[in-house]
Amino acid sequence: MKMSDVAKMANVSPATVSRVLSNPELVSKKTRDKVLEVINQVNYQPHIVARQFRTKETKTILAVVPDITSAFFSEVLRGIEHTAIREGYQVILGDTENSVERENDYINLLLQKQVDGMLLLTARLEKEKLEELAEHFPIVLACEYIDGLNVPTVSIDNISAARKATEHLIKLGHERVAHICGPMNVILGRDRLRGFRQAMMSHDLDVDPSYIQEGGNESLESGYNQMMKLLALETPPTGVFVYNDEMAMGAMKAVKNSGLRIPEDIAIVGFDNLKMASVVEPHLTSIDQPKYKIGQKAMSILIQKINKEKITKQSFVMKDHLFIRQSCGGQSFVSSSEQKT
Amino acid sequence: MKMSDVAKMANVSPATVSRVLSNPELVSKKTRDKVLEVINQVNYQPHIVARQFRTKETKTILAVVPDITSAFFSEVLRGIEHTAIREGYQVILGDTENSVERENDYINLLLQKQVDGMLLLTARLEKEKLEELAEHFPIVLACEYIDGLNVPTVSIDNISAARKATEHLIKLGHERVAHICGPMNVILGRDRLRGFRQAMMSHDLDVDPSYIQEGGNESLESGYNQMMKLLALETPPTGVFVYNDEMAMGAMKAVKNSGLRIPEDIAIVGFDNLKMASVVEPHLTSIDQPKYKIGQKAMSILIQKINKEKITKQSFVMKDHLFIRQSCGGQSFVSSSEQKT
DNA sequence: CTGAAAGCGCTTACAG
DNA sequence: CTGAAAGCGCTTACAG
Repeated sequence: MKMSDVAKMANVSPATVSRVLSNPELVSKKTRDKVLEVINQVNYQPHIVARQFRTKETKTILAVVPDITSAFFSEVLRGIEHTAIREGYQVILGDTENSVERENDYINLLLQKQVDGMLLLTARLEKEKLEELAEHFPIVLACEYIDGLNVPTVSIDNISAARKATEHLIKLGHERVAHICGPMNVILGRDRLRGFRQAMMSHDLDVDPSYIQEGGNESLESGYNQMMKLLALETPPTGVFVYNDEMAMGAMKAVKNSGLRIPEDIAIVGFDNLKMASVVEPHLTSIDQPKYKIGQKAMSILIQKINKEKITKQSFVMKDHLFIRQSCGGQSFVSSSEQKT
Repeated sequence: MKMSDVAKMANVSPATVSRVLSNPELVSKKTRDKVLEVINQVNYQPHIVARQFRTKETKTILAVVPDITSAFFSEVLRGIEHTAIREGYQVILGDTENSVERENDYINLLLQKQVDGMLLLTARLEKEKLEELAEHFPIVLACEYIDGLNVPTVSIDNISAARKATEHLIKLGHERVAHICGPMNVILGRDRLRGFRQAMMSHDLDVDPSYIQEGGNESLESGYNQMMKLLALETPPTGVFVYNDEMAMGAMKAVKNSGLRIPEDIAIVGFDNLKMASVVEPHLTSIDQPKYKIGQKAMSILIQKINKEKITKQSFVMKDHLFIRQSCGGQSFVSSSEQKT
């Protein structure tokens, strides 16, 4: 059943059927009702690919994530999808599994006009390549970013958030503070390390090189292994800021397996504020990112770009919060980076 | 840049360019090389939507999940996506957020020919509707299913797995065994309850009605609340089989918050064997589903259906395993439903 | 308010 | 092995 069949049955032209579907206000009520009746009667479904082909719009966007199994991204994706649906867009999900090649592959969907725009939740491509691409196609970055990149980006200030997390430990009296790093080939890993260093320096605390555990991926296991190394030191740290909650939970497991207590022997701060952070024992103190909002914001900016609206700002910095729970032994209150606006 | 431009530059017809791209063996090596050179030189990208329109194939399938934030589904999705990519298909993800209406909405993608097939990881539609739909479009169910449905389905045997989980508690000497149910409007919730009842009955154990906690969703919070109700009973159970790991972790939290010990005061078994099951304290004994394999299998069957191959079986039952950890106090070994084949 | 006609960029049956 | 031509099912500028 195609549009011309419906047209025949309703004694109108295909053009009129098309208008009833896409611009009903252009058609008289009488004609419109007649056409709609036929459409309902035969349960006509327009061939959307034909429409996409004709209009050069797919009403579909691609969201590329580095790891679909991460609890962090699923929240961001919800924000993206809700906004997309409200605006009449569908979302295709691309999982790179942390591979730059796969990230590159997904760009073909743009080049081949299979999607109207792309949301990158991972940004490991070269800056120049990405900028060049963004001149021709609607692209928005979120969560991850590239320094000085001239492409709209939605994220939190990872450096200051990491500084805040580290300072929380310092303020509780810890002087031997360590950092379990994220991947150093990802900017978030470098930023959070930098924030850690800044906090230590501004409080005149030395950073023992062995207190910085690099290497490994973002997994539970990696957090476990790196914490084991810290515990094996002659003078282990008393406080540890961990790259993210997933690794922090691995680190907690290492501490407990070693017969030590959290926070009495080792205090731990995480990052991302996953749901699990308030399930593990003791509940994990963590930096919260407004995951859902980041998704929403990134999607709305992408739609603006698709509609060729001018974007004034290129960098959208969202608020983070330190959720203080029991893993550092601090009292229970919420500190925030919020500037009241 | 379109195909006819490339054709002109290479002094061939558009048909030849098309053949070079889709059926290179039909073109002489000389012509082929000439065309490929032009393609590379101008970096030509075919307009895929035009191809989809022309061939009536989108090479895209839709995977519908009830909850994208669930750690369980992301593993299944990986299995789906890896198989899809290997076979030249893309995957669109549809998140219903447990709403039947949203599940219904995604069916439009099929009706409108936007996807070649659909993988349902949730199945809350009416049986008749789904069967009717499956007559006209390639559809495969996975994880969830509908009793007696004549549509290919990949899952584990939830009833026997639930029985096995419950029997594990019984064999450890528990007589007051309770079940924290999943949602009763989902077949998995009903099946696991049934398995629980079967185990109790076949060991001549009474099931106190108050030991069956129904109601609530599949969340951590719901697991917490239902366990609190069990603990408030005059004679609380000593062992609890919980619908899934997420709820089980909520239930564990309730036990600990009440000052009781796991497994000494309350033993707990979960379901799904999430990664977090071996992170929480104590590590959670749980039924493992072969998530990745389920995804792989479901996707290969779907591709067979798309290719109009005959499917002999309609029901594909995968093996589950009981992973015994510390939350029941049993010793550490793996029991399996595996029939050596 | 409505219709006739062109055309989006490919693929493929047909002819040579 | 290659080309000319038709056609996939819509939308939209144009004319009336």
